[in-house]
Amino acid sequence: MGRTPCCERKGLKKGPWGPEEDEILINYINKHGHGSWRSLPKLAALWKFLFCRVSPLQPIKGLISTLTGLRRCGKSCRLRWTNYLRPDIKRGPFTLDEEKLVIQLHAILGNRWAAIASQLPGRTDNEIKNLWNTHLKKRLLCMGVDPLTHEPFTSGGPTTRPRSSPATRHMAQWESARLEAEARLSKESLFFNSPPTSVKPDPDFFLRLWNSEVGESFRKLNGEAKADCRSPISQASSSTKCGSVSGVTIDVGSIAVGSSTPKSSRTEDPIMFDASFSSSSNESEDSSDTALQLLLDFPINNDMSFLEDVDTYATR
DNA sequence: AACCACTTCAACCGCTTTTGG
DNA sequence: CCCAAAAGCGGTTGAAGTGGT
Repeated sequence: MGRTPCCERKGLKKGPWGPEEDEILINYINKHGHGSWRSLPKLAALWKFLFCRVSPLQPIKGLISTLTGLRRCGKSCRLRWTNYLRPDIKRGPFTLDEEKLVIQLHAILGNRWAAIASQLPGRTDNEIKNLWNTHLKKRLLCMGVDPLTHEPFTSGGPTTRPRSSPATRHMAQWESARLEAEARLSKESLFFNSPPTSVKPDPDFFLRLWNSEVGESFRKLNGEAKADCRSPISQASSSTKCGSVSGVTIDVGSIAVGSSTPKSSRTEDPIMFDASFSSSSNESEDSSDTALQLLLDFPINNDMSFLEDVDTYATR
């Protein structure tokens, strides 16, 4: 009943891939493309047997390859190729810029690893997922930020850090800037031809937003700003703004923009934004600038020292 | 040196979405 | 339009590596 598993054949190999298997897969895909993943293992082994003879013993070795070389299901082949063997994959540790980008994108997209990965050339969804689960999530927790919602813990969180550390403030600021930009884009019909009142972003809306001029300007300005770049940890006692951004709805002109978020944990995100900076249409430009300015109030120029600080805290 | 606890990450599992007949 | 197969995706697992005692 139901769908047949992708690899019903018994005796298919599992576990780590060997160099021989990698070689077969790479050679085959480079020559033919992957086509159908399901039939690839058989075709690849056969192809190697028929055309890749490099020594007098090849007929025998080829036969062995055919029998034992790629006893993998297509799914396993696809995973191996997309996560490890693809030539455009960037190996090595994540840079601070990449980590920062992952955090920002996660705040927007939630656990949509593939969507996040599409914004980081050479990185795979699996890699980003691992980075998040092993490093970034813990860091946010240590900072008193809920990794699911990117909101500060209200009480009883894992730390006694002040509720509105600058880093968490940034999350709220980014969120407000995001919604501000969303409202602005909606008004300008940048992405939607439908009437503004029926605006209902699709799941990739924020990704497009991120790639739009507005998102671009966020990133550029974030990279250019220099002044007042204090470590959020050292700023922990500074005044808070994020308390004022939650719990209120936003109404930009005639456009009601709720917390419309893509399918993710964020759908239960209670954050709605204060209309105070965008309640009337003729204020929208100013408020956008304000939101942008707020966004800039975050560690920049690769200053992720606060993350390292958190690591230090965590190891104590 | 041996043991244990913890971390990392490649790979698997199972569910959802897309595609094609 | 329906259904099955294939592909895609996110969550989870477990072996290998590392650090501490």
